[in-house]
Amino acid sequence: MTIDHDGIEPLYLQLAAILRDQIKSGELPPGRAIPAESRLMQIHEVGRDTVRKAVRLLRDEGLVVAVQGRGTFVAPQEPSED
Amino acid sequence: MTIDHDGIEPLYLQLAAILRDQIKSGELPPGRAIPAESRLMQIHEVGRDTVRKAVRLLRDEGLVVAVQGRGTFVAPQEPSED
DNA sequence: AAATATTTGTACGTATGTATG
DNA sequence: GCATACATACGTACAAATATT
Repeated sequence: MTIDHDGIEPLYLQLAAILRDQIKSGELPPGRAIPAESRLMQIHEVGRDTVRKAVRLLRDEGLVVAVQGRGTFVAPQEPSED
Repeated sequence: MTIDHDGIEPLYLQLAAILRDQIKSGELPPGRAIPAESRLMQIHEVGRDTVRKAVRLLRDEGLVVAVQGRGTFVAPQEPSED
C-alpha cells in the first residue's frame, strides 16, 4: 500500500486507510505502537500535518490511543458492534 | 471574553469555549454564520491553526456545520439530551 | 540528579485547491 | 473572471511528557 501523491483522494485519507488496514488485518495488533509521526512522514513521504490528520481520524474512530511522550498505540479492542 | 495568550490553557480551547458560549447564549443563534476563519484570526489575534482546531472541536460537538465556500453555521438545534 | 533523546501537543506561517456567490 | 471561505498540505518552532543515558 503506497500513497498516490497525484491522486484525487486527500493524502491524509489515503494514509488513514493504510493504517486502518494494518490494524484491522492484525499487522498492527492491539497494544502495539504505530510508527512515530516522524517515521510515518519518512515512510510515506508526507508532511506532519498529513500524518496528524490521519492519526486523528483513527483516534476519532477509537482505533488508536495517543500518549504524549510515549507514542500512539493500537486500542485494546475494537468493540464488535454486532 | 478575550483570549489569554500567556495563560496555561491552550489557545484553541479558550477560543472554542468563547464560541461555545456565544452559541449557547444565543448571541450566535442557529443558522447564523460564525465569523470566517480570517476574521476569527483577526478578532482573537491567533493563527489559522488555532482557529481551525477550535472550530473542529465545535464541529465534533455538533454545534456548528462548516460548508466549503460558504461559511460555518450554527447547527439548527442542540439536541436537548435530557 | 541531570542531561539528552524521543514523541506527541500546541501554535505559527505560507501556498494551493475546491466550492460558492 | 473575481472574491470569499473552507480544505488540504507543506514547513518551522517550541512546549510537555516520557524514556534513556
